[in-house]
Amino acid sequence: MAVTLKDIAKASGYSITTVSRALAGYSDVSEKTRNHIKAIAEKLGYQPNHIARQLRSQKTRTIGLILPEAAYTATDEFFSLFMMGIGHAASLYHYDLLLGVQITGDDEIVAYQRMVGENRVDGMIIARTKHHDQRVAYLQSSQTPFVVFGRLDPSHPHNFAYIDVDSTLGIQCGMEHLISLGHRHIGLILSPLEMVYTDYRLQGYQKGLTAAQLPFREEYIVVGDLKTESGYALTHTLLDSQPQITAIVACNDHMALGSIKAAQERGLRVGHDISIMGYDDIVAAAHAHPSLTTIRQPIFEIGEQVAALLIQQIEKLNSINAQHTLLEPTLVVRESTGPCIHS
Amino acid sequence: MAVTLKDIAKASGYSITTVSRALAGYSDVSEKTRNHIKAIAEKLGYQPNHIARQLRSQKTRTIGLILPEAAYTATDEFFSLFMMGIGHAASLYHYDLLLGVQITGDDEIVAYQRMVGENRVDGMIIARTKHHDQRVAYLQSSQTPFVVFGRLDPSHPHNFAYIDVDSTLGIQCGMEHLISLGHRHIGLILSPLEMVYTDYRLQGYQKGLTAAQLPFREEYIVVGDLKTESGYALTHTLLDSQPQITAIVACNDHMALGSIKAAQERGLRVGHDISIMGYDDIVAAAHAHPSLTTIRQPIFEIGEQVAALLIQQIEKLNSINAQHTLLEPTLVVRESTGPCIHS
DNA sequence: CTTGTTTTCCAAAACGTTTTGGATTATTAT
DNA sequence: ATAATAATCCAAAACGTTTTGGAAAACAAG
Repeated sequence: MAVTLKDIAKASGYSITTVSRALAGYSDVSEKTRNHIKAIAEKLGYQPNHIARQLRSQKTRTIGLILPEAAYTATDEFFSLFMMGIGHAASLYHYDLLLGVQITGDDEIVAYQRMVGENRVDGMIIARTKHHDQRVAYLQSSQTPFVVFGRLDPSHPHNFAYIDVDSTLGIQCGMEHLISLGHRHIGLILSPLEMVYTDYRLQGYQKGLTAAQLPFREEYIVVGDLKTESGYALTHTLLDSQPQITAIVACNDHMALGSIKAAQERGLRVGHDISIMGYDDIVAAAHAHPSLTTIRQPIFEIGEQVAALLIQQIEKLNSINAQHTLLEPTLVVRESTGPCIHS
Repeated sequence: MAVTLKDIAKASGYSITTVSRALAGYSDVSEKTRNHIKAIAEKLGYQPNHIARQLRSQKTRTIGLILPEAAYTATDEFFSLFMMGIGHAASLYHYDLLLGVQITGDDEIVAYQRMVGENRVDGMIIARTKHHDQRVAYLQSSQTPFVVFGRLDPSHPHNFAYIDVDSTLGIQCGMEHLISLGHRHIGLILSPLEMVYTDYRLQGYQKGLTAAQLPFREEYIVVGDLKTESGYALTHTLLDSQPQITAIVACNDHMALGSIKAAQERGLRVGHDISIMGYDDIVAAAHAHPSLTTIRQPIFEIGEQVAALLIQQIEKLNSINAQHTLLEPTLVVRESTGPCIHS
């Protein structure tokens, strides 16, 4: 059986209270007894029972993260890195990370209710915001501390803490890069419309066009589902109907890789006859042939920051609890983009 | 404030005991009162306090997994998938997954003591066993249920549950494939020697040679650190000193990708002038140029199985608590291996 | 009308900790 | 020596649940 305060109390002759206070470092226990008690605790191999502590203190020192179903049906580098960043920061603050997964068929919010409502965690982290995100609404109504990676529509009030990467800027940089290479007809393979970041990326596309005084053509835009196959199929669709396109921006690397495959099937030399860029800089991007020009977001570090922010909020260390941070992504130029041969 | 049994008791006029037993479905409470109590619980939005339950029942319904430092300094598909498999199975059993990370500088075992000794979890999962694995020894001494993905040296007693992939068989299949393509001089880039699976893979290499009556040459073997750079450097080393080598087996895909790069730098056409194969089938393997022949292990499914096994062990559902499962990996043939041009 | 049985309920203890509000003893000041 | 102060200590309550071991009420059998 595990050693408890009671055992130490019995072994030392002091009360449970004194043992507790001795180990906790209170000043109302003499150095002599403290050392005595500490020695016995050490000898017996005492380790505090975290559950009892949680119950008494009404704090779990645990933060929660729910993995959406999509994250584990597909290999998802994003969630993997994000989670590791969170775990790393959490452990520096001596917090635990409780991981939930969304079960097929369950309402998304069920997993959150389990974590929050049943007192498993002190706060939650959410990512990949959707329009009218249920999770934000639920967490706000339940008064649970939470930090978001991502934003809502600009029209919603952002009275909560978030960290986001400026994906408008990211796509805009990519557009500048392509335009500077001479491309004038640039296709866009969007991420699903329910994702909030899709809006911001579309904005980046538009801003990029506007800055170069190029017209916005709706027919250059298609909507994908983030998977390789989708990028592959949509590239064929796009190039079939709009053959004048010389460059394609995909909203994630997986779709960009599919896009490369489609272009190559059409006999196009990617990086020469057509330029393709992705978003995320996954591991495979560097190993693709040609290697993929893309936009990198420091996901691990964002995870760390999000966790740190949440813990500060839980412990009320920062008075502002609706802190907003917007990070800049970086353009990684590789071989899949090159000068426009038609210019 | 959260609604407790006390609140329901007060609101319904029954005692806390009866409320508890009504909600738990005991037969010693009449249907009428049960319905009454359930209605009130529903109305008040009662959710049981998991911490109090844990304390009272002395069970956490939580399993723990510690990510080694290496897993988050490098993007690690293995741990990501493994963890998601675990999380998925755990949630089907209504268990939680608590994630720890090993902090730089801390002894490996500290994170385990925290989880187990401080009662955070009912059982642990460990992976990537090393020789004389401290973790196995600790968990056995602390009487904690645990399941291992991987084995120890064959010489050690395996009086604990594990699931492993037969990597001897995996490498052996790879060797057969290469030998059937005519290769006679096959280099091996090993994983670090402290990893137990390295032994099994080396055995597969030897078995493959023996089966084809080829001599074992120590000078065809080099030891890498699993990173791309290491595969790159060691391939140069190997081909500098043993130019007769026409095929290389790397113990993971990252090293194999480095190996491809090195070979290409030497003007070799991978898949023609030289054959290279990896192990793991990471996402990038399919996107490499040439695409990488490799050995696939169903990591997500293994995670699921390991978790299910652990939970059964925790709940003493299976009498045998040292169940052993050895799964077969599958060879995925792609472009990086081809007929030996020297044969 | 007893007696025995079944149904329905509940007070109290327990899980291991922290905190509250003193109580006791030792020390210092007068 | 006495009063005031400081230094140590501790009993009891609390966190929210489950379980134990009955008690009371309702019902059935004799």
